[in-house]
Amino acid sequence: MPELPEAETIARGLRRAVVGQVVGRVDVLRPDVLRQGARHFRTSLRGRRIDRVGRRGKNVVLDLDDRSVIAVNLGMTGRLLPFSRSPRRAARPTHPAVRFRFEDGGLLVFDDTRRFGTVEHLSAEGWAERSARMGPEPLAPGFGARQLLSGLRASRTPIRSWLLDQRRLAGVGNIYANEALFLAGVHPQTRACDVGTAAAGRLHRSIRRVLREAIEAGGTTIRDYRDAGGEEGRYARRLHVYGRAGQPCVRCRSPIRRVVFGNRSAFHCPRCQPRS
DNA sequence: AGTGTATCCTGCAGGC
DNA sequence: TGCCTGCAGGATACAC
Repeated sequence: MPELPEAETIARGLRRAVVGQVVGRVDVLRPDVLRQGARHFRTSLRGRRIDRVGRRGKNVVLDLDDRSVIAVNLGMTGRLLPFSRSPRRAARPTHPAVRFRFEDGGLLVFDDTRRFGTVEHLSAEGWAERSARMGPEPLAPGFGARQLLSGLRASRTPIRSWLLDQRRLAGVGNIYANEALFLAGVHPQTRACDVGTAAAGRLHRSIRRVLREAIEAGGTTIRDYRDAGGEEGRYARRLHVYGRAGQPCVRCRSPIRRVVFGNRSAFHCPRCQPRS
C-alpha cells in the first residue's frame, strides 16, 4: 500500500510526536512482523532515544542515539500511530503488531491488518548495507533523466515492472508507476530498453511530479492508508488511470484498460499510451 | 534475464 | 442473510 509519498507523509507526521522520545517497554504482539527474535528486539531497544525520523524508499526510518535504526516497511496495510497516552477502547488500533512505549507515557503503535509489513532493528552498518542494495531516491536532486535512461537501457523487463523493482528505483509502487506512465504517454508493457530518450525524459519528469504532488496531497488512500494522525490522503481523486478500468480517459475519453502482468494490475489509456 | 506462479495475511465488495 | 470469488498501495522464492 504505502509507497514513497505515504511513507514520507507518515515520517513527517511522526516527527513531532516521537523525536526525543526514549524507548521503554516494547510489546511484540505479532512476532511475524519482525525479522529477528522478539526477545532480542525488545531488549536491544530499551533505553534508546529516537533522534530523527526519515524515509528511504517506502521505508520509514527511526534513527536512534546509538546510530542503529528501526526500519519500518509498511507493506500493504501498515500504519504508524503515535499516542500521547494509552488510547481508550474506541481509539485503539484494530490490528496492533508492535507497541513501543516511551518513558514519558506516550507510545507508538505499528498496526498492520495483513501483516505484510516488517519492523526491524538494524545496526548502522546493517542499515547501510540494506540501503545500498536499494535504488536511487527518485526525488533526490541528483537523480536525473540520464541516470534513468541508462538504467532502462540494460533491461528488457516491462517498464511498469522495472519501476516497481526497489533495487532499481526506491519508493515507486503500483499506483504511482501507473500514474507516471500515463503522464509520460508510455505503455506499461513497453520493454524498459525500448523507452526512448524523449520518453525517458518525460517519464523522469512525470515520476517526480506525481510523487511530489502526492506528498503535497498527503498520499493516496484507496482503502487502508492513514497518516500518523489517522487521516486519509487526498490524492485518490486526482488519479488518472489507477483503479479506473472502464472509465473514460480524462484526456481523450477512451475507456481505461486494466491488464495483469507480473502479478499486478496495470492501468493505461490505449490511445494516450500506445504500445511501441 | 525474463515470466508466471505461489506464498505470506485479512477484509471487503460484488454476484448469486 | 450467506456463501463464494476476486481483489488489494508489497516483497520474495521458486520453477521453467
